[in-house]
Amino acid sequence: MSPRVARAVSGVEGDAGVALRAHLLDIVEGLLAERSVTAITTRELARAAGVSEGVLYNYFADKNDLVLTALVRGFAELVARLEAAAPAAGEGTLVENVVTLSEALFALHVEAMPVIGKLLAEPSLLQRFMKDIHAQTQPFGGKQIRDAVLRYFGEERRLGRLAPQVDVDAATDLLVGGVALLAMPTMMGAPPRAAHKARVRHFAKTLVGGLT
Amino acid sequence: MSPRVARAVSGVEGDAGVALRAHLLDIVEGLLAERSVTAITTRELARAAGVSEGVLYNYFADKNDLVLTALVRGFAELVARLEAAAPAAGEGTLVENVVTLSEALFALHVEAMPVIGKLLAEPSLLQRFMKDIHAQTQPFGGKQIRDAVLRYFGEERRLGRLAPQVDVDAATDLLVGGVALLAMPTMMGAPPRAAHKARVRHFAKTLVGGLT
Amino acid sequence: MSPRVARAVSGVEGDAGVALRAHLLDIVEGLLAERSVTAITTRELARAAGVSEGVLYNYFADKNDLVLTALVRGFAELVARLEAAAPAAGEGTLVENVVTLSEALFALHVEAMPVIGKLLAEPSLLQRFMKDIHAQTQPFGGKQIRDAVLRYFGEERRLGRLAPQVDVDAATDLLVGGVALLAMPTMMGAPPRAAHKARVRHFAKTLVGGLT
Amino acid sequence: MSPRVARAVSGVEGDAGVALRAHLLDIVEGLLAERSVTAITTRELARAAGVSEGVLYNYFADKNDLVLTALVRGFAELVARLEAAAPAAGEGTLVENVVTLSEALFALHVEAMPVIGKLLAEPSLLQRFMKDIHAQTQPFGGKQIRDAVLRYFGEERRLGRLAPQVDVDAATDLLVGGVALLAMPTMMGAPPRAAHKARVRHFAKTLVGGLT
DNA sequence: TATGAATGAGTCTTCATTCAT
DNA sequence: GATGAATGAAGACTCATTCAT
Repeated sequence: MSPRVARAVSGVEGDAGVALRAHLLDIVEGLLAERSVTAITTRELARAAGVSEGVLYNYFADKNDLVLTALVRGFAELVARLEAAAPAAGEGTLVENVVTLSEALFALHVEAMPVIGKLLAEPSLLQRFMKDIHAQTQPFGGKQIRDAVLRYFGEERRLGRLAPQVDVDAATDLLVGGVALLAMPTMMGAPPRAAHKARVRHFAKTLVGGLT
Repeated sequence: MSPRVARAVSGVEGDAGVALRAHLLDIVEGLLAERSVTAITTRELARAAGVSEGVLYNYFADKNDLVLTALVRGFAELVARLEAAAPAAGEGTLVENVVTLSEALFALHVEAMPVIGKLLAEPSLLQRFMKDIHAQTQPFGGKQIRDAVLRYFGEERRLGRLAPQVDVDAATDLLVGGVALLAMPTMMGAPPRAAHKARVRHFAKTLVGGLT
Repeated sequence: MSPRVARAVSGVEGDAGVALRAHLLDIVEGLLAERSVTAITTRELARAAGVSEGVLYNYFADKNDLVLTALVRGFAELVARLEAAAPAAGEGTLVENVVTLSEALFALHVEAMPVIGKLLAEPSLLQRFMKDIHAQTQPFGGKQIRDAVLRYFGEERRLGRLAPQVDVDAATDLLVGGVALLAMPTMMGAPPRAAHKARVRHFAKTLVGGLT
Repeated sequence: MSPRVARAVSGVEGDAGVALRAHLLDIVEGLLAERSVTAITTRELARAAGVSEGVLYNYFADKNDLVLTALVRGFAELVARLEAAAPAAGEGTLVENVVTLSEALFALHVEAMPVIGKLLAEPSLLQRFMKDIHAQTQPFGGKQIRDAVLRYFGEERRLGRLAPQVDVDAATDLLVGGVALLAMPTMMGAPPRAAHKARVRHFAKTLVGGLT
């Protein structure tokens, strides 16, 4: 009845096709951590996945489709994690909350950087990625990331813990941007340094307290 | 007597070799404004430069070397422009100066974004670029950009116009990062919107005044 | 008990295997009417037939074997039809009979042309086709078609309605060839034009009457 | 000044590029005599031509362009040869002339058959070929071949050596078609048999004298 | 015996690099 | 030194065939 099952997923429970599709995405995700998109050849991919060269076309329209799907999937996971980690407005101190938010943002960016980098490489991919992510024009921090931060600041202002004249948009951009900047090095494969984590905390204080 | 001179620089004064080398860099810079690195073929490059395909190897190790050199050269120009535009500490008001600095940073990033994007695409290029720029790990804002901002804040603090406890490092990262974030869309070809320029000014105020 | 039956022939009477074999031939015949041999993929064939990709190998050696069998089968049908339509020697007038013969030949060729075309495309197929048709070397008009015409002329000569010195071989070739030529355009998908049918009649008269 | 010259044409006089282009066409023509179009791979072609795989793209848009050009070139040569061999109307006897014409036609078809066959295989090629040959719908005998015969018969009729009521169109089709039929076997690689050449002469007589 | 996913050899094409002129 | 055609190593993708279920 059922046709042959690929070696690579022969021992897996459930629908073999679903498993193989996921397996391919996993493998691509792994490869993307070290290679650029164009540097991943279908041959290497097949070898790494332990399957034949042709399978990829049984589950994806083409190589780009596979890569893009992996990228989107990975990005969605990261954003979900950020939303779960965002502090509740009105509880704890403002500084503590912003520190928490900054740290979550930093963790997110450290992981997202490689994804972003790959995307920027391939304009065609970027186009389709943006459509899927429906963040019109914000590769870094994407719309959803930015919105999570903006929401927190907005609520704090509504609760009166932030002065009414505070520009929450500007605050959001400063925080997200600053964190992104700090995370940049990891895009090049550098390990996130302890010093960076410390600096993230200073953001909160500087942003909350201002320069004057 | 003297060796043959390429058509494209036949009318130019001085050392023909130097002129051709510069000519190639100019052409590549132009092409990079519209294409990704891998999308520039040596054939197109030669045609655009009005020279033969082979010459490039007389002045550069390979295509990547040529592209990288163009990228580094372009980047250096941008940084020099920023340094010239940076306000003098101690003069004018703090907010005005930070606004000026922000605007200069924004202008810089809008121009630098395409360069950055190209770089991120090709990990191998990025590696070498960073080495040449000797900012070990900061693609955006590079070390030199960051230093220009850091220097300004440092001097203001030394002059007493910034409280001693102000974390100038954090302030620098917030500002540079926020501006970079705003400039992001232009990396994808979106035109810098007027709204963005306005938001840049809010950065200064928010950063100087703080959230509280 | 009995082995599994393919969906596509599940409701058919008699031997399921025989039915499936015939079904495959029918489908291929249909596809050949619109596609070239190489343009028919086993996947499309399977989909069109409503069966799996693998079954074909249970009834035929390979894809070529299936296609060839379909071609031979279709050709045999056409020839049978011609033999039924051939006029009886000795009855009616000579010109009328040759007109009838020409028209039958034309109808035959119009239908045969696509088949011929497919065959000419694939030398390997042609080789095997010729062997099966045991007309060693006559793709057009094949041996059997030619024989049907030759037989008619031969009998007319035996009956004295054709002069003894008439070269029936030459007459046969002229007629079959002329008709085939007129049918050629349909090999390329052009619809048989009314003008062609009219011209076919002129053949008979010109051939019977001669140029002088 | 001049760049490298391909091994295959290194000893040839004149423009190396022109020579290589012609060389490729020659090689393809040779391969077409034994293989179908799709059976000629770019790799084999390159090997047969003694050049690298890439050269073909320096002279032709793609493989199809190369093949088509070879086909058209070969066909044009054949037609030119026929036109040169066609007898002058009004001279010699009618039968002799038709014999001469038939023989020339036969020679033409024997050589053209393989070309035709290849063409029928690839609908896309056929389309473009027909456009180039501007014979709307006549693969065999093409418009130009048919016209050469038609012209001869037309002039003979004008000169009064053919009865006014003779249908020159029908006569042309019979002759061209009959010859084409006889030439068919060579499409399959069979050597043109002496018997065929003899039969060609009978065409002339049968056509000129008629059946009655 | 039917199924249909897996297989992988083979295809055309691109393009950075070389090198005879 | 300049030229630009030749080179040939990849690359993405197709598809007839196999085979575990």
